[in-house]
Amino acid sequence: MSKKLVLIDGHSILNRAFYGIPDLTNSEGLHTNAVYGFLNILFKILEEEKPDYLTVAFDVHAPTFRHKMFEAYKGTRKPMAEELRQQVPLMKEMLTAMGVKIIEKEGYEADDLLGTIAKRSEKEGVEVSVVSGDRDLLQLATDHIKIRIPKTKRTGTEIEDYNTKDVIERYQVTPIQFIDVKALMGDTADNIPGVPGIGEKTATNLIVTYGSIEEAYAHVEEIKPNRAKENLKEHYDMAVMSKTLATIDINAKIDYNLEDAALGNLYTEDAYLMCKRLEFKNMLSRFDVSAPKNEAEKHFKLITDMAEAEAFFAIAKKEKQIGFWLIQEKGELLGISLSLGEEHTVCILIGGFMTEDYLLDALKQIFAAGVSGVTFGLKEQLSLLSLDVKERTSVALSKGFFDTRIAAYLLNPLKNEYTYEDLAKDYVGLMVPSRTDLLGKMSLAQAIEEQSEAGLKYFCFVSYTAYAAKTSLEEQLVQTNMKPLFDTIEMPLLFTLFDMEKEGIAADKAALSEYGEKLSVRISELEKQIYEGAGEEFNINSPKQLGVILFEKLKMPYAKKTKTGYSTAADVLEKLAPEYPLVADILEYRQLAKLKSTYADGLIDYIREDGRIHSTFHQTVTATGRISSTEPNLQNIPIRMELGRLIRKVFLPKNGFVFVDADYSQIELRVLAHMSGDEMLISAYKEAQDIHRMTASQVFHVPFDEVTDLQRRNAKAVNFGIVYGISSFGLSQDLSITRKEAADYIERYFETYPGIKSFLDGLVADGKKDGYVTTMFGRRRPVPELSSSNYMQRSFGERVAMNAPIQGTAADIIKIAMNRVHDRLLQENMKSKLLLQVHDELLVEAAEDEVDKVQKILEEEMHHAADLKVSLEIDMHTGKNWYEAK
DNA sequence: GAGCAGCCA
DNA sequence: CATTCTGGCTGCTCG
Repeated sequence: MSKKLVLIDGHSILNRAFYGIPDLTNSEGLHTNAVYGFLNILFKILEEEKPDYLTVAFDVHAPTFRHKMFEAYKGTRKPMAEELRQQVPLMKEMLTAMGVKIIEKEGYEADDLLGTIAKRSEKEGVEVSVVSGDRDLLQLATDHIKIRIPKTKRTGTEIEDYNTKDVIERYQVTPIQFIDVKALMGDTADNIPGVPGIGEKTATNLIVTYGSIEEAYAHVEEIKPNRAKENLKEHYDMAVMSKTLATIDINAKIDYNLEDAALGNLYTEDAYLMCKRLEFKNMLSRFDVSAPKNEAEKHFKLITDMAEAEAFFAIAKKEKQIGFWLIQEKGELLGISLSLGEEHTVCILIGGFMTEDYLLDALKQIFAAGVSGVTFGLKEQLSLLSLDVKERTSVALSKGFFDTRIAAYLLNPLKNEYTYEDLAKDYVGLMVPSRTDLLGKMSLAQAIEEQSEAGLKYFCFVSYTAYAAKTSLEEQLVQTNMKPLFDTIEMPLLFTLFDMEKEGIAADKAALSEYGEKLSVRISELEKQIYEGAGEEFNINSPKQLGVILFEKLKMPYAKKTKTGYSTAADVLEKLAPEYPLVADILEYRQLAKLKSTYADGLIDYIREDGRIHSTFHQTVTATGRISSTEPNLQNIPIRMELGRLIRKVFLPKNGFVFVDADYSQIELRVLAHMSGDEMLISAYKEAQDIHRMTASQVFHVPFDEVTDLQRRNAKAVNFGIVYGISSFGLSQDLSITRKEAADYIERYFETYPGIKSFLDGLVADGKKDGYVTTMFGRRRPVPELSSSNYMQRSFGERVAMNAPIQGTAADIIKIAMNRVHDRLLQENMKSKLLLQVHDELLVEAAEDEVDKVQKILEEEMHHAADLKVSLEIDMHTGKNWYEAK
């Protein structure tokens, strides 16, 4: 069998890893994400290919022949980001430590080295794989040289492979001709100038027809379209130059001996130390051959025997708690894993006598025996678990379970995701492999089918990690005073949310289509008008193109810049709309296009067989404790504009039911009044219905009845601003006033309500001192930005410190109300169901004969959810769709 | 995938 | 001196 060589384009892969992975730094302050990503890609390739030889090529920052022949090429490359540049020497050090052959040579780019080595090795009968993010290398592809391009996707890293036939399939041209196509098209990223007016399509056509740039030029008079003909004539020299630039030198003058690149043991002492220094904790186990494997893994066991299963269940029933995890995919149960500790973790798969019913029944009997269930992500398992118990209230159900994911969220709500391997690291002190480490992109069904050892490990690790982390999580919840929050709000809430998701909300598909069609008609009209007004057709949805039309072609004023071009945001366009009908059309177009794509068309796709939309509510996403909603987001259905608000008419109660919608009146401001204890604001709430008018009266020293609309509007904006962690600039933007005027308002506001000022200052001071701020119910939000030396970062931290306790307390309160409303509807055997929560609003589908009772429940439970120094008031409406109920 | 835009509380 | 008010999700373009 022929030998195998893997060649890696060092800078290119480092670059890809750098942009594909969030920033990481070790405690020395070294950036490490690119090195980390590179190693991951490297290991993946090595595992797949099992090569005999390995070499990594790097560019040297010295002039190459390309610079010498083409002046403009010099200094035209984008400078490398500093955080990435620092990692190049680290990467080389790491590779050296692993004994990997590195090659670099002045006067050549990595491409040339790779090309030369690839071609030489091919001649010697070696199978070659070239790994790079750069498609230029496709020119090297042959039947024995495979070009491998890693792509980072949501599902992980996938690799596109190209031999000759794959290049032809994908680009219609041979690998060699690929250079010609590229030279015609140009490549801005690589500073390869192309021929103007020739894009991918024309370039491909020309090369498919003529075979090369030179041949195309020889037949230039035949070329169509005219534009391409003329441009090729004019820019032929440039195209030839570009071709030379893009052509990889396969005869580089280098000494390269294949045997030097023979792959030895990568897992050396030096590599281990380097990993330790860079703090690649979950790579350590890979490198440290002498390190003891975690004990639990040795005892992982697959149970296939019925008697053995029964024996395990019998033991489990006598325990205080059990770690469990339902192995599921696409809503189907594949098995369960159970853990009773380090020496006793098992996995039982569905099949034969082990039926779904049998396993679930056994598990539920364990719970019924009073054993507490510890797991990771309980809400996602409830539909399979289908707890058929008498007492279905959230409070009752939550008593028998501990969700480690929710506990981890409360202890640190700032993470982007919560995984079992992080749980193991942070709360058990154990490095365990992640799902991707174990299974890559393999599906669970596939892993089971192949009787994969890694699959078994994955299943067992989840339940074991949950079991093992619970003790520490619970201790920390107690120590941070969040145990009551966890027990009485968050754990019950997961059951409430599960029921809401399961219930869904009915949406009228036909009405939604009709609404979309009406929008389409008007959108087409507007498109036509806009093209006329602009004097040309362009993509209105492209802010880039739109900016050029408005501010360059039509020379409109108020051009404001964003990072990438002109801002075409609504607040900019609104200034122009009165004078330019075109801009007014664009604003209307934008509004309608948004309604159509996101809401009309968007929502239709989510209506299920049962005619209802089942959104997912996320409990471990926001930094402040709010819940979020996705697929679809039902927390941002239009309401401000009438046209958008009409969408709400498609949300319907089922037959014999109506909607009852209740929302808190200014809950955040009331929370502020309570938490600050400011007597003036509290008395304002006691005296007046209209708090913003009252604020205006108190701040501007005018009698309540003489407050002007403008004064009220300003006071309202300040009230909102205070909650967000006000700044004079922010307020000035919001009210379109000068910064000085805004500062003046704020000063007056704080003079009027001194308690608020001292409360907010106290939050920032405490946040600085403790590193976190807390809500009334003990929820924490860390605010590391407060100690930043960067003004912007620190200011952000200050606003967060002021806002999070207020927004978070309001979130706590409505969560309490949700659980109580949900549980009362159940306890009182009602048909009515809680369907949605929109931050300060609850929507109930109420049976017609239960409306009065539902209203009473909502009123009582929302009103009494918390005992504040001001009363919690709600506004409530009933209707036969969501539009009417608001 | 980043950036812009726009919808909500 | 800078540079700007909290928390979310989705759709679109473009490199």
